[in-house]
Amino acid sequence: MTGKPLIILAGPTAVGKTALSIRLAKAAGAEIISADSMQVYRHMDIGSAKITKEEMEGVPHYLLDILEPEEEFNVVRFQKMAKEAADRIWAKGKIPLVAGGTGFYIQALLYDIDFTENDGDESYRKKLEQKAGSEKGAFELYEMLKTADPESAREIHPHNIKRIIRALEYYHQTGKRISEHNEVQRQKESPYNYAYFVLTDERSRLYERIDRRVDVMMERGLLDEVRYLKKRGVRRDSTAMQGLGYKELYAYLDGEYTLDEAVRIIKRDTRHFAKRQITWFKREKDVIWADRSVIGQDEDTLAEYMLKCIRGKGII
RNA sequence: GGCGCAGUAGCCAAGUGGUAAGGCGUGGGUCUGCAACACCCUGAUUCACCGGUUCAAAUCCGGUCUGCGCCU
Repeated sequence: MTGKPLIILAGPTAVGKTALSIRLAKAAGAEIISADSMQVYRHMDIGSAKITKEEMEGVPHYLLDILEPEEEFNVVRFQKMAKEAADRIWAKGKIPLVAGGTGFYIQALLYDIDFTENDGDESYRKKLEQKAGSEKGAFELYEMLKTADPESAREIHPHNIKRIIRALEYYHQTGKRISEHNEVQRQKESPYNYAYFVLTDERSRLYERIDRRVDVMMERGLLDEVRYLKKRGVRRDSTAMQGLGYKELYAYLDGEYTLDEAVRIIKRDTRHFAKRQITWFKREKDVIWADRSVIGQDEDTLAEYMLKCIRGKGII
């Protein structure tokens, strides 16, 4: 493998990526780029399990606390910002360590997926979204896709309105089919010399950690954090309020759940989320699995194992 | 000991004569500009057990067992 060096530390929520990332960064002379769709936001510390200043132990972090909760965030922004951060890190003679659980973002960066064919005009999407809300809307959108891009129609489930809209939007803006575009992007090789680690653990242990962590978040005042965001006027349909813990507590504040019910749902949905993350990483090629129940729960052992892999690949 | 009620998948549960809804949990999966999103798939040859009635029973009848409540 050629290209600039890059280390990735991914894994499901609550496996312990944060603590390990610091050890690894110190040992490998790396600086950390967060690949997390929620930790980019300021004022969302407890619910996103954001690392604290002290926990950083002096290791520089990028893409943390850089947006206000009202701002939009998506893969494209992530990709651009992450690339800039990586350039700065390489310029310092250090190695970027991408740490986080958002598989899609990591993929976008690692394979340098091309998203540029968008003119930024959202009016067409808005129109489609409105149509989706109507009686037969979803069905009609799917029919539109069938004629515009039959290949995508075959790949996307008729119920998956978000994906249908994106495919339609892509066709509308570029005149090309997103299925073809995706096919091309899929062939891409990563331009980097990388080591892609996925930290996991036994399922039952992971689920216990999740349940416990939600309780801790509540004790630390997650509810106040959400209350603040609500008072500040952050909209419920904003990107930031899609975050686990945030959307449920927001619903509680709107009187839709009891507090116990909200907490129960946060735990449940976080477990589901962890499972989905694992599914994602399983598809990703060239990942190095680091299962805590096999290699060891101890962070030094894990860091050592990873370091060995990194050296083996000639990254450092 | 007597009377009453209940017994359906890991859990909750619908179904009271016509060939086992649904929810939760679990597991698996899709994903290329909202991704902590959105979406899909996933269990009972069987309804506590035994026998009977009937063309046909989870559903009706009898008995047994278990749980709960009340009575003595």
